[in-house]
Amino acid sequence: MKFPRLKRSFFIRDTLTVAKELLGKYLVRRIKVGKIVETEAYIGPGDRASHAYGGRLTKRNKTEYLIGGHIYIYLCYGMYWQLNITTERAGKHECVLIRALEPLDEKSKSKKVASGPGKLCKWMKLDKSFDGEDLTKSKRIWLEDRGFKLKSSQIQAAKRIGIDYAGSWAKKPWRFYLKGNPFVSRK
DNA sequence: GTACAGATTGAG
DNA sequence: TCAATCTGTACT
Repeated sequence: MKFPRLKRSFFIRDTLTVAKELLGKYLVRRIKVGKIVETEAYIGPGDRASHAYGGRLTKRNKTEYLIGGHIYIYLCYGMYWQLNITTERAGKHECVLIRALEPLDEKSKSKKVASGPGKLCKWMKLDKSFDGEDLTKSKRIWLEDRGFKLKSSQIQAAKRIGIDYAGSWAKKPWRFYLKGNPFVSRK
């Protein structure tokens, strides 16, 4: 492997820090690679927008409770998968939603195949079989640091998307993306 | 067991 | 603006 994989120590830090520093990192799915350009932080159990709000633990979200560096993936609206990466320590049920990737090859770029959480998973062929996958050990998928230098001035914070039901939590600026990047999701 | 809403998307 | 389509939650 040419580039260093992100280690456990990267993921077990504060969720907002991880959400920001994931920007510019590369998600590698065997031959497919994309640079992360948009993320959102979900911080249970206080966060009403989180599936772990109030300490809820269901068959669907149990992987969200794993130690940082694991995949929590779930089906939304019955058709679209949402890729999350757990953070912090086991039992902390906090995670980062990966919302958009910038593909490496020009053909995929022109189609914006990963500009949205549902599209991203469809492109990378991610589904339930990846639930609970360990990104620090898996041979199918992992995260790499390819030397992209992230400057704080490039990080744009904004309200999270699609969670208006969460009241004041919906206003938290916990969505982060690379300023001016054309591959962030619409809206 | 039934009803309903959701961390979305692409077509109209 | 709307429907597609499945899982968890709150009812009966």
